[in-house]
Amino acid sequence: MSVLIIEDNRDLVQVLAEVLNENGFSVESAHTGEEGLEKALLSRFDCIILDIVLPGINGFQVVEEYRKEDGSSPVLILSARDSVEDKVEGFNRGADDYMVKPFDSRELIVRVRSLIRRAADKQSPLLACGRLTLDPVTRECRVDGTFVNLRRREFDILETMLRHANQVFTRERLVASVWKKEYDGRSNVVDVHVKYLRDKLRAHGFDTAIETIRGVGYKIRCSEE
Amino acid sequence: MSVLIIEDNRDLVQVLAEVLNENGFSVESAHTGEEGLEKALLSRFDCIILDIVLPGINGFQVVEEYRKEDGSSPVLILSARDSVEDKVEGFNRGADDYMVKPFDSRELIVRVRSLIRRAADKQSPLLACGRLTLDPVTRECRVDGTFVNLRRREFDILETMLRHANQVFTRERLVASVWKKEYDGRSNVVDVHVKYLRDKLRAHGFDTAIETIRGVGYKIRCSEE
DNA sequence: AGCAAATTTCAGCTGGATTTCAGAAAAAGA
DNA sequence: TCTTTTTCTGAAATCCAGCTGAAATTTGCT
Repeated sequence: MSVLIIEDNRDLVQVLAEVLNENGFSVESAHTGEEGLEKALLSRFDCIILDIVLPGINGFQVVEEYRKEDGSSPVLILSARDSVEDKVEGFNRGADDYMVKPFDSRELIVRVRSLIRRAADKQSPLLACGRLTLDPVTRECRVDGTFVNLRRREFDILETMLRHANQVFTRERLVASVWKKEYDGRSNVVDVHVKYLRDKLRAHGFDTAIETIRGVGYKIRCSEE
Repeated sequence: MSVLIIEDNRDLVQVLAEVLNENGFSVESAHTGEEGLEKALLSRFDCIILDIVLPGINGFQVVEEYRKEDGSSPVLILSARDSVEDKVEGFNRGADDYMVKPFDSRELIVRVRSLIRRAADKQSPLLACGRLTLDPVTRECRVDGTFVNLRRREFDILETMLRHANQVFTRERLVASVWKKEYDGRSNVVDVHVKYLRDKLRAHGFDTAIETIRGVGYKIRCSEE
């Protein structure tokens, strides 16, 4: 269980880290909004603890941007400000819980656990779609258990589509999530990699999974019909 | 969005119900632990608000039993007891949030919303009209649950009309919203696609939905008799 | 640097999607 | 009923989004 602490007060980070470590969490920390946002988006944490008052962009902006970029980990705001307005704003920007400093460490732990428990319900570590299976951690892709060797782009495309199976992905959205840049509009990189992906999957007898929605984008079909 | 309130103080239930109603929730209530548990298990609520001190079995037992019976809706405990021990116990029994009375109604609302947002994360909002159903995220159209394959223009027309059911759409407005350009005036593209749409829907036994308003445009009729 | 693998660009091609068009049908008014 | 206006419809014409093979470029390694 990994936790990211975004908090500029290093003493507090120290205390938090100790408490969390004692309870079996591994902790990473960031001391500015930008740094925190970057770390949060770079690798997945089971929970993010976030201060509001930060140098640079503040905590509210961090959650908001994080959600915009499709970050899905639960976010707990830890703030000295206890006004209802602040709480409301926090939740509205996309936070999942709000605790006021000073806080009781036992309560913090159970709240963090609760958030993780909820989030874990929905997210199995293994992505799957029928006979296809994708492990984001080891980056292995299998059909019927036999390994399919995918290149980086192929894997990333498949992963993002599998994370939201049945949803239609525009090329813009895919480029944003896989390449982390703006979509050119004239380029057909996405098309090409989708073709490669299809070829490889077809070689393993897994057709028809990736549908093209003409004029819109692609989607991976999982389930009925 | 439906909420179940389990709380023995009827005045408080009244207040809660009002606040929630104002914010677009439908509310049901139970006044004992047993009754609440039964209701919670009988039909699905988007969120459950639970008091600790109840006649009969108490709130802690309610969550615990509810979880044991595989109830999955988020549970927010609302209690006058503010000790950390109580909070810890609440979370450990399976609650997802804990608020102390007296509470601020705005905070309650955002917390409930946040819980529901997390829980309902995956399923996308559906546009519907009787037996017809349209999912803008997966771009799937169904009649009575069976899939109807629509082309881009057909889907987009149906989507924009469904977003404002019972409103009349001029060809100008449809072209603007679907084609994102000016309406030619001499062209009958809209008419043609509306025909295709009708054909496909009729093939699935869904007639009469799209009406033509002579001299003006089209509208989709979606009344609840 | 030198090489191989991965990624991206490019241009031609194809077939389904879209649009146009003209005549038939329907509605409205006299 | 006849006329005019508007909509519907079938078929044909056009278009354009996406597929593909190959070449060009970049990346990563030794």
